[in-house]
Amino acid sequence: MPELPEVETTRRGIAPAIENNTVQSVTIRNGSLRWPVDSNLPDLLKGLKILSVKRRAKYLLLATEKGHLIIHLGMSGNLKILTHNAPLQKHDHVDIVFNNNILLRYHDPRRFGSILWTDKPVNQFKLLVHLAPEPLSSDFSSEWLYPKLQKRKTAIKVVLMDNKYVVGVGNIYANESLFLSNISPLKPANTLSLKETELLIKNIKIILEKAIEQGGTTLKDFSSPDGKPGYFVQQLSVYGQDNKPCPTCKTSIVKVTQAQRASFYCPSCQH
DNA sequence: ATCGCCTCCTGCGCGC
DNA sequence: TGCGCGCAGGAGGCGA
Repeated sequence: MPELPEVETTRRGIAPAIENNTVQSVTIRNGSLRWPVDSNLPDLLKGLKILSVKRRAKYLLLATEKGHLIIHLGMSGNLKILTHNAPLQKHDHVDIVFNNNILLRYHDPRRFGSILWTDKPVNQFKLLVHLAPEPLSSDFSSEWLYPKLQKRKTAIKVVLMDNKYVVGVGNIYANESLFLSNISPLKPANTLSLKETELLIKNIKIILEKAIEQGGTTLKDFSSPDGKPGYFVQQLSVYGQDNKPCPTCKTSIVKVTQAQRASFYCPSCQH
């Protein structure tokens, strides 16, 4: 489900409700997520204040004075801000209740997400340490990416989905940013020119920023912590648009499979 | 190091 | 209406 814009939308939704609030209790209803939720989490978190809610790639980082809670939403996860007596739904796996009766609830039908704790410097956490720079920062540049692409013969779409090269971009925004850049998803990464790499980077930033402004993309079950859907879905040019006309030239959008994921592109505009 | 493939899991829409 | 099948916003981990 969630790519960077959806995770950022979630961050902005939960931060004002839980920052500077103290954890009163934690309930783990089903801890078998991608990795088992630490059964000591209730004891670890109780009485700790959330100092900040930040984001790195698609990970949410909840800082406390003793360590960080690291939350990934996987394919189908979401976080909701509720009050402590909110009715329970299927797949509501973890509740964090705060001292002002605010409830942060993790819901995840497919359970590909994760909730992890570390008391070490969070950026050195195993899952974070090898990530590419933040795509909306100036560190994510052609100076950084172009030399790396030169070493990869794999299709650019597949490389865009690899966290060592680009973070935050998943299947929707990879397809959309390639369309905006007139680059075929099938093009080997090492055949992109410097100019094409610069254009692609620019468009990744544009598309992520636009999607954040729209509250993300809701295909089926994403919603922000207050329950609102994301409206970027109305601006998708190619994702899920197979057999529909290209918005630019009216040629039929084509769907192919790359690395077990669907890719969509206009065979006339993208080369 | 790079690559291709597999896996975890539930729900939904489709065709028969 | 009821099935079985394929597919879905991710990404770590494996063997070659």
